[in-house]
Amino acid sequence: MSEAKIRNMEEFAAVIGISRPTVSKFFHDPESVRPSTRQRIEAALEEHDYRPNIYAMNQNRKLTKNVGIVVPYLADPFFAEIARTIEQRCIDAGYRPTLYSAHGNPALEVDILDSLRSLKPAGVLLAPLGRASERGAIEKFCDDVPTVLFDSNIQDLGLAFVGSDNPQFSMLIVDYLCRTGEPPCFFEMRNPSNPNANKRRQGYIKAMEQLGHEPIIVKAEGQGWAIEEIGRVEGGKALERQQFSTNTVLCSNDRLAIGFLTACYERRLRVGRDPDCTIRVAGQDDHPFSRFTCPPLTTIAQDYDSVSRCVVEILFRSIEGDDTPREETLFEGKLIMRASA
Amino acid sequence: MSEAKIRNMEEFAAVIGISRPTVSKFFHDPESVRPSTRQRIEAALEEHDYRPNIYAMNQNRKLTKNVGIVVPYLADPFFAEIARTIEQRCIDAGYRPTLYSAHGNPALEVDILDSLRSLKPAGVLLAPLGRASERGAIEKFCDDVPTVLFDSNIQDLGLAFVGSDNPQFSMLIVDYLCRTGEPPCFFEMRNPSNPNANKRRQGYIKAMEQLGHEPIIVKAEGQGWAIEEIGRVEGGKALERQQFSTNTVLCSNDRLAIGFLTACYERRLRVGRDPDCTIRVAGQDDHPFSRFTCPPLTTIAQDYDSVSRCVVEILFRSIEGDDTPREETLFEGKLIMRASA
DNA sequence: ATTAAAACTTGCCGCGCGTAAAATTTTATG
DNA sequence: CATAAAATTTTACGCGCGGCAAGTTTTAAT
Repeated sequence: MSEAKIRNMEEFAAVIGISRPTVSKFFHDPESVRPSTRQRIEAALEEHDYRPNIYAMNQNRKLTKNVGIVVPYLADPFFAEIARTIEQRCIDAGYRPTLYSAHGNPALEVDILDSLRSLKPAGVLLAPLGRASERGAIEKFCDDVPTVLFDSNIQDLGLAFVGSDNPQFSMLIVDYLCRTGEPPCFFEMRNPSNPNANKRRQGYIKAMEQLGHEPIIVKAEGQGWAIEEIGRVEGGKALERQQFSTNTVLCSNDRLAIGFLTACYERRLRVGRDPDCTIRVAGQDDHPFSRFTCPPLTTIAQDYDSVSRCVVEILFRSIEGDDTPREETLFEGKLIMRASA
Repeated sequence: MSEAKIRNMEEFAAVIGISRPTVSKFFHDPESVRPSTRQRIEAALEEHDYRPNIYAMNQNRKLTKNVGIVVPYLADPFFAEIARTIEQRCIDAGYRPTLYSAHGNPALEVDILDSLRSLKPAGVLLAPLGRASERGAIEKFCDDVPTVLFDSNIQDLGLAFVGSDNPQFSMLIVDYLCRTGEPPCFFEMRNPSNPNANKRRQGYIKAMEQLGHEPIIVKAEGQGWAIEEIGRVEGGKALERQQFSTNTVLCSNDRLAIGFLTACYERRLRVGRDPDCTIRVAGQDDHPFSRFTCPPLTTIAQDYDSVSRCVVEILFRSIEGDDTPREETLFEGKLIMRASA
């Protein structure tokens, strides 16, 4: 190994016998120096485990290699999963991602963007809280920092939006449910925090009308991110009031469906497509736990992989100077047939 | 608002009519300046929205206000939840927490610690992967950076360890299960990634012996963090081989139990404590989803709140110079009675 | 009013690195 | 081998802030 610890780039360069600016250039982009010198630097790097001071670097660089990833609620495995994928892609691209969760709190979302600003990030990938987000603050942020929105759109904000084709989700599963049994009622929150919910309702209505059925929508009261609990409590009330006029319930999302399944269980309703079942339940998202509900939940799978790939691609293209106008990319969902419907 | 943008502390100080060192002192500790000047600075802060350059600050300060939070698997809502709590406490204490997930990958865990090192954090809160962690690398890290371990202990490493009293968990629920029905079999992974599993097994054995029952342990094959799937597949096999010699199954953790519930469902076994049920299932952890399984899962609740409070308290005390020897703090669990057992 | 402590100012250096311009070397091309 | 182009080095400066020492003002206490 090394003898004396190397304190800075000056000393490190001296050890190799090249100038500091060249070493600096190497760290900025290894390809930008002659192969022979690159090898010498890399060899020395093995010996002396020197690493440039991050703070000194970022202070002077116009553009850091930092990327912020902001999601509305990290305790939701759906966001944890997509954040994980995005994070990995950023690392692979040579960036330093940092993960933030707004924990369902609009004020915290603003705080995060605020502190993110002082990190001079090369770009930010933001899944906004949605309806609750403070548009003004986010708009200002997007003006200053290259930002790509995902999951939940905010009209005209950011470089681009990448998400799911939510109407298609609903139409796909309505079609399936109608083919295999009674047409579904639609169960959703009255005041969903996520704007995708509206698209899904519209998709449901359109699909039902196309198939010649009357749309029936049941609304759950309640606010916030304790969605399963809302699904359980409000779903239970709706069951008791017999608000579902068919034996099939399509939930606006999987978390609501998970809570609704619990409500069914509490009332000893057998859920599924078997003859001895009294109700069918379906969700939308393919939440990581949907595979393990009882019965396993029939749902529409979000295309995690495509969304995460697309969102980082757009950001990095933009960082590298690509200046195409704002675009919105939507990915289709895939029907996941399980026992619940 | 302001007229011209303020570029640095020099200009900001000039606007107020104070010297830069005083302003610097203010940002370091607002209490360290005279109340009158503090008010003037704070007033100016409202007007001009100036913020000190983080990189320049951290470059020169010996100790930053950064705190790293590292968990083994963020897509697990249990860790997401405890990370959220810890994060909030750090912010409240005036620190800048940054969240990292090893995504179940020991190499990534080392990478995280490595890049964390160059952030010169004031301290790190680390929930190690456990068995898979590379002890050598973590040991070196703990030598350099004040680190408090939580959730999963590594012998003699870090300033302290804070976790749960796992044997107590098992003893508590074994006692309950024996009081209310047949003594439980214990279902666990053969090679659990988390060392707490061993403590739980030992607690189970001890409790069973104390109560005069013979411990029966069923092991699930499989590696990694897809624990629900392992519980479902291996639990299903065990059911078919009739390896559970009583009608009660205590799972080593909730995620395993969630998968096992699915296995029971697939075999049309009715789970719960009602007379018409054929099997009872219990877990340990009080995973956020356990409330919504069908049936809702009887389990032992981890004391999230106490653990997170304790872990940050110990770290901040240590940062402020407290030099007490390494201690291990364990919190007891609470029985959560639900329908599954 | 006298005095000493506390708070502040001025001036200066250092941190580790980015970056630009000019001088020099190396490499590629014919 | 001559020459142009590319890569590298030298030189020099700047970034925004922390921190120190010496001098000045304010505050609080005698």
